[in-house]
Amino acid sequence: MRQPSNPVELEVDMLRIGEFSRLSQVTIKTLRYYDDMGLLKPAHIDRFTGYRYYTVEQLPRIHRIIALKELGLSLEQIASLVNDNLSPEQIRELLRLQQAEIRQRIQEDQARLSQVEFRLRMIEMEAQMPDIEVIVRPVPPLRALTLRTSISQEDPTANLLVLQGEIEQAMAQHHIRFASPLTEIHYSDEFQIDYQDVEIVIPVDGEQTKDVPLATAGILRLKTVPGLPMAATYIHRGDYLRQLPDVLPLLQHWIVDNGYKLCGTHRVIHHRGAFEHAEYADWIMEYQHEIAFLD
Amino acid sequence: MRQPSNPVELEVDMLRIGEFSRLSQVTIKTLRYYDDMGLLKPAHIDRFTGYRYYTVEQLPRIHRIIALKELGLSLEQIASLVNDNLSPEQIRELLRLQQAEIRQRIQEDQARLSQVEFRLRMIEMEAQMPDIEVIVRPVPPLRALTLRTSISQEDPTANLLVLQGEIEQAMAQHHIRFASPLTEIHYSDEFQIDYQDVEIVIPVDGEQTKDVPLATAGILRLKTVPGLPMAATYIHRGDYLRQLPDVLPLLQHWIVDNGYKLCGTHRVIHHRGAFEHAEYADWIMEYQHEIAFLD
DNA sequence: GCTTGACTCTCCCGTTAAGGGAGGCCGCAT
DNA sequence: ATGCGGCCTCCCTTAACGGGAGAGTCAAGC
Repeated sequence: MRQPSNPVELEVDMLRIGEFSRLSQVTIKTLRYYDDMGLLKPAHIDRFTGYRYYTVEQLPRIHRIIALKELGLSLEQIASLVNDNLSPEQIRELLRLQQAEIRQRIQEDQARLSQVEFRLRMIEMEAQMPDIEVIVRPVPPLRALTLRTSISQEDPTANLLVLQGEIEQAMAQHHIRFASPLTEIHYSDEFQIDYQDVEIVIPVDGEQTKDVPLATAGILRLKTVPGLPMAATYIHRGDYLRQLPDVLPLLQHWIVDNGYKLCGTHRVIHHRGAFEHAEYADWIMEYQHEIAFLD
Repeated sequence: MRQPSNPVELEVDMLRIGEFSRLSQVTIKTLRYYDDMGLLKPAHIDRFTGYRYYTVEQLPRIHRIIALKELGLSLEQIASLVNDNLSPEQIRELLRLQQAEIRQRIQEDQARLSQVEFRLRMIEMEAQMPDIEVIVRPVPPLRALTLRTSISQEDPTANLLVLQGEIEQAMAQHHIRFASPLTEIHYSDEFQIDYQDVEIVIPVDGEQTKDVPLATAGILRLKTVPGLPMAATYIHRGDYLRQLPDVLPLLQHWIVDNGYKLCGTHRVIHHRGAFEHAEYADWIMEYQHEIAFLD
């Protein structure tokens, strides 16, 4: 019936790509793509016409590929599963990895859902979008000189201003510069009345400080400040003293409203503050609060 | 201090892209991309150097963009949110759409998770991947000539074979051809002993049949067979009579094992069967069972 | 005034998993 | 002989950037 280039190879029933596509419910484009990727080579390719010929025996393989694709695996992962026959242990490993990724995505989507619902509630109430824009992201660890101290609640910047001269002097002496803005880590929660337990963090370049003996850093201690796996961050510009008492509760409120729970410490990053000699009203402060998923 | 191309425009403090990137925690690449997309144009661009200059007043805007991005909205959607100030109703609509999409994704991911867990259990038990490859997908509606009848359970194909001649004759008479393979829809569940309530579906091209009066179709009725929003499908090759009793329970078992629930009817598609005059052992049958998410 | 190093610019390519279309062969029916 | 489907390869497109090349710019140090 057909005019195959090599009759011997084609005597069993070979399917052209269209028929195989109909049987397997996979588009022709996709089959060609899988051929290129090495995921599913046709049983035979006519040397002269380039026509791809498949067999029904290849149906289970394409079905397996499609089923694995539905698990969310990449074609590359699927290729290693169906081509280089892996040990059961390697397969388990791959699946467990995928399991973790899916769980992660579900959690993120649930948080996203809470945030969309929060915005919908906001619109219902005030007929506009909310005006505090909070971003959830991880915070990387920092190499830094730090100083843990207590500062009075009444005028939180007073102690910092006293320390400022001292810090600037020490830094000039050792030719150390800020690698990123100064950060405060607040260890005590907001309800503590008199004092806040605060760590002043001066991020430094690892290269600059490796030859400065710890002792000469005086009151400052060189350490690696751990990152935060997930933090709600809000950047505020304006009068630091006036806004401080309002901003943090606002942020904390956002966190619980958007389906997260508060945990750990919070941080304030001085993007533009005393060390840049800016006016209070021009300060730019970033508030970070560590959070976690609810469940 | 600086050498701006137009001093008047630059007397307020302008930030170069690097500093704005540091303040906003958005990479330079992304800022340039948003400029190109029209999401966030720099406050000023130097005509001679092409340098982008931003202001701190643009910080809230970029933060809003990032926050919206976290909801999973596309940049295009975000652009319409922040540029063409939409009515609250339009914003609500957009958010509700997004809400539905996220909910959908969560359900799909949970199903995916069940399937990964199923495969992990399989591997634990038999140290290999399962050998029944089930694919979940929607089934489109069909334009078809149908015939609903009861067939005996003892020899399910017998009635079909009796009908076959009649059907082929009617189709030849009206010059109608299969637009896709013959399908059976099984309305009775598997525990009904004596008879199966089955609809024989002959998919036809809408163009071919629109001038064939319904009456002339004889025992066949022209209708649109509804699609299935979600079906578990399994394609089996082999002896139809021998395998039939085994395959359907296998599929149903897979469905409950993988975190779905059975619902509605099941269908059998004859990709290669009696009408193609194939041997029983060469038949290719696709089993489809309608399913739904658990919750 | 010159150099150095950090910063910025545009342009181009790569990523995933295909889909769309152009232009050209192949095979079969009339 | 002429359609017609079917099939081929090649190229472009998607979303949201990241990486890197090669060239121009800025501020400071000598």
